[in-house]
Amino acid sequence: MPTVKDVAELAGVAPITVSRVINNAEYISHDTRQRVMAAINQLGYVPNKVARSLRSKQTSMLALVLTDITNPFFTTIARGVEDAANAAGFNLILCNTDESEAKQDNYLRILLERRVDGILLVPACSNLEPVRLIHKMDIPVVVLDRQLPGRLADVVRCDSEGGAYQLTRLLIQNGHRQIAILSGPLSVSTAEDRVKGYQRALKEIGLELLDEFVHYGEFTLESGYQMTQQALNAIPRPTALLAGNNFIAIGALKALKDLHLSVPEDIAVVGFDDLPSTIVVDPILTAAAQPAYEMGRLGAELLLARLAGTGPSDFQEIILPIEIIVRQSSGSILNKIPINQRG
Amino acid sequence: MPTVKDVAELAGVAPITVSRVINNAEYISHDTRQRVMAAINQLGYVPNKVARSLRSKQTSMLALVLTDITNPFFTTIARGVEDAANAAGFNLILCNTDESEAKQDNYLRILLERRVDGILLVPACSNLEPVRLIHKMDIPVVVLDRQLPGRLADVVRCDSEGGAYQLTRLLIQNGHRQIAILSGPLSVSTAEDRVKGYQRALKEIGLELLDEFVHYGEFTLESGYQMTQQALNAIPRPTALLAGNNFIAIGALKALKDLHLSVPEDIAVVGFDDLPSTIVVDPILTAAAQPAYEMGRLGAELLLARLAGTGPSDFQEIILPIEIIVRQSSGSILNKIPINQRG
DNA sequence: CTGTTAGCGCGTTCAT
DNA sequence: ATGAACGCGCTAACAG
Repeated sequence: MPTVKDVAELAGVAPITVSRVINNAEYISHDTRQRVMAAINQLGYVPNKVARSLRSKQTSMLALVLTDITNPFFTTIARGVEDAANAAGFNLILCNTDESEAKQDNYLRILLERRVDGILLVPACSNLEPVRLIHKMDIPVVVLDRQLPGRLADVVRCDSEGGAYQLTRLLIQNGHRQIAILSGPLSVSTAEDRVKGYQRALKEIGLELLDEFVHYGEFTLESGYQMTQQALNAIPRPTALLAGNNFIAIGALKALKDLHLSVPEDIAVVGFDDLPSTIVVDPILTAAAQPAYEMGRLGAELLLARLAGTGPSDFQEIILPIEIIVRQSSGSILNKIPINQRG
Repeated sequence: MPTVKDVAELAGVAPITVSRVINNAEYISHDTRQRVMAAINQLGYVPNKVARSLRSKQTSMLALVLTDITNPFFTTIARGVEDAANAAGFNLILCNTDESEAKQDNYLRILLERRVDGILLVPACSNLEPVRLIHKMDIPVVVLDRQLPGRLADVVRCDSEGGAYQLTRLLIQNGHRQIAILSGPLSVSTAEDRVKGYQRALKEIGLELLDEFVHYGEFTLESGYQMTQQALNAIPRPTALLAGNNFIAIGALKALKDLHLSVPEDIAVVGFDDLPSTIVVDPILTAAAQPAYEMGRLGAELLLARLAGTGPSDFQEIILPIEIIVRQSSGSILNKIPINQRG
């Protein structure tokens, strides 16, 4: 594999001159530039970015640490991050943590070793230690999707509390009073925030907050399925379910289907995260849609701004709005009341 | 940021000794190791992988170049690749080409500069040049999902021709004779192979191959939607559609829905790629499911074996089987014939 | 078991 | 407009 030295010899110049040509430096005579370019082409020289990174102390690499790229929500975030990174001449390292703190710690360690210029992190838990560590190494972090205690990094996330509040309000307006929420792990801020928003809506109209209506599980299909089975055991039985994310919602719908309960006739379902329109033919789920692509893109741009030194001086918390998309699954309970009995 | 030198000074040893401790070399006295470890912890030393890579000439990085991570099929491949890479201590750079040859070339160039140890490539087109270039730089490539002319790299793909053949056979068995295929770009091998498999099945039972039943487009929802509209203009009108990938299938189903045609009553639909069960509540599409995760994992493992020098001597072409999953959408045309008229 | 020397490929610094 | 010397942080090769 040829190096600057080889190119320099062939072109009859010093290595530094080759370096200058590559980096489009000024003050290179047309003639030498031609000769160097010719030598580069002749040898098939490809500059070594590793050496360059060692020297310049920047790798032009960002890392995206998330829980599972298999979730369309995170996939979309990843796409937003990649587009922004690529546009700025940065590459992206992808890391799946599976919500495991151990895997996350392991990855973060590796990323520090690799001297990535910045990290976009969807934290697997609310533990601040990892971020503190990165911070100490002077590598900027942007936290995506979830909150973290303290304020050691920028955060770009959505208004989970508000979204859950609105979803719950919608159910209430549709006549529901027994509403159960199927949320994620307590250690994850979005799971907590969504329960808070749900409770705020209930309190607002004076409804009692029943513990047996609040379920914490995992952000998975299986957990959604199980939580649904449990939720239906409550007395009184809930007439509506609020799913904490897309997988939980799918799990809930599958469980209800297996129990031969129709949505929304027998029970209403609403959930967080809208699935991309590319993968659903006939969406029925009323959902709180988060601007995932924007979140990824904005997060990456904020990170890049920090690297460029053009970022804001203090840490930002950017909270993106959630859009409620109303479909059949939240159907009104009022429909079930015979017309002649309606108020 | 402390370096080996700093650690060495603090521990009162030579830098190389620190290096040896880090790399778990043998022949280090327990005492020295303790002192070095203490110094490392005290300084918060994190080895610099960039410098290490420059010296050792390996980056422990793989790259995954695919068309769009937003497609669940590729997402699943990516997950398989990442798991295998991570298990072997490698990291993964993610690159979306959007089926653009220019973007692909640009990325490949960057990956060469970065001296990634190996590349997993879902080629945007059948042009061999890029692969030839990588090959010349002595960076091993594993081509995923699609074929490429020549034999300059390992290939891990699925039996597209066979899958399309089976899907078409199924439609034929269900009584269909006017079957249209909505495929991807002609420049992509899977699009071509699927048309071939479809044609083989038709020929086998002596059906005429009608050009107006064969549509080439893009592997996108929009293209699937448009091709469906066109396909329905053919005379005779097709009674069944074979979609070349998941997005095309969704587009077809949406188009049919907008035309108020029921599947499978008015028209049958089958397609390539099954959507992950995590994102579909009630799958109806009869599909040729490709083992995407396995493809990614096997591809990465083959690549890693090459890097370890334990790979096979000649280039492999691993063709994974496709599983036909029969659901409602391929419903039998025979159902439409009144019972008393059946044979 | 530990240290010395040197060099991976490039770009900063200073000189001409 | 071009070049020489040096060092980024680490480790292979060779001593001892």
